[in-house]
Amino acid sequence: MKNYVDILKKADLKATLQRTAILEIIDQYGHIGIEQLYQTIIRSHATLSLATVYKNIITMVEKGVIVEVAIMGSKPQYELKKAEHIHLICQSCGSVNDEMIDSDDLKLLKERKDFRFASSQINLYGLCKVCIDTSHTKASA
Amino acid sequence: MKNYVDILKKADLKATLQRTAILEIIDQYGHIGIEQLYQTIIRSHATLSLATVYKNIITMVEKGVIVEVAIMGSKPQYELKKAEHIHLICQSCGSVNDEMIDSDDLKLLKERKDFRFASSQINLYGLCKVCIDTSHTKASA
DNA sequence: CTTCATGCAAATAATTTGCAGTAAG
DNA sequence: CTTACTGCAAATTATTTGCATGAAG
Repeated sequence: MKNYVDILKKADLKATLQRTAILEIIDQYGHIGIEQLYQTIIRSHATLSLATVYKNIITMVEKGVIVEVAIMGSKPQYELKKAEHIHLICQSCGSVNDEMIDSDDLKLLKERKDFRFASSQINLYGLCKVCIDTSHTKASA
Repeated sequence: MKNYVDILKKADLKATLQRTAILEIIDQYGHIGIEQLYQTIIRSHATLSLATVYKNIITMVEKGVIVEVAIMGSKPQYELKKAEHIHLICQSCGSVNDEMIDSDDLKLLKERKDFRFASSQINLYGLCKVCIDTSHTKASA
């Protein structure tokens, strides 16, 4: 469990209860979309408004506290800013899992002339372990 | 210039004038979002409706004729289904450029247990050549 | 012919905004 | 105190849907 107040202050943002709650939930889920984030947060903070969620997502992305993960075929999700990694996205259940990579692996990919690299987003789409197993079970049942 | 009628028929879709027009523009632009696609298309096909654009984008994605490119910080764009490549996305001007890659390069990335790989989407964010040069010009002016 | 696609208008969903009241530093 | 944040409601934008008409195979 991270110190969300600290994270916010380092980003020059006031550490409001709403923001720490949002960060806490994003951290718990790993990745989450706006609507699910909102539905989750109002269980513990009943008065927190959807507009506040939107506004904070925008400012926290701007300040680099969180990162928007663009996903083919669905709405974006948000994650805490963290070490470089790729996403394994299940096209059956929608789960998103992080996978660490050796940052040297992609050095050649990033070092290119005529483009000043800033960041990358690498998504692999397919079936997660659970869904592979589930489909086997169904098929053989 | 490709044979869009053929592409559509192979995908079991009727080759309507609207669909070929949409494919032609996507092909010309390389990547394009819904709104720009619509604005462009009505110059030559004044009566083509936005609803038709939406419906066709959805069905052509389903049939694998086109691919949705999810982009951090903006609406998705669409491209023709083509050989594996990565995207160089300029965070200043928004341009999206394809870059071919050796498919062996990423073999280790894709071959992982506990995940059945289907497809990947690799985006590099940064500054394109034009915007690098432009910022130099401004800075030294 | 028969089936599927189009266009319109209306419905719904998603996101943004303005502003008065509150809380953080 | 002062500035920035929140919550509400309203506005705007984006996307989807139903249905009558029209075109493709």
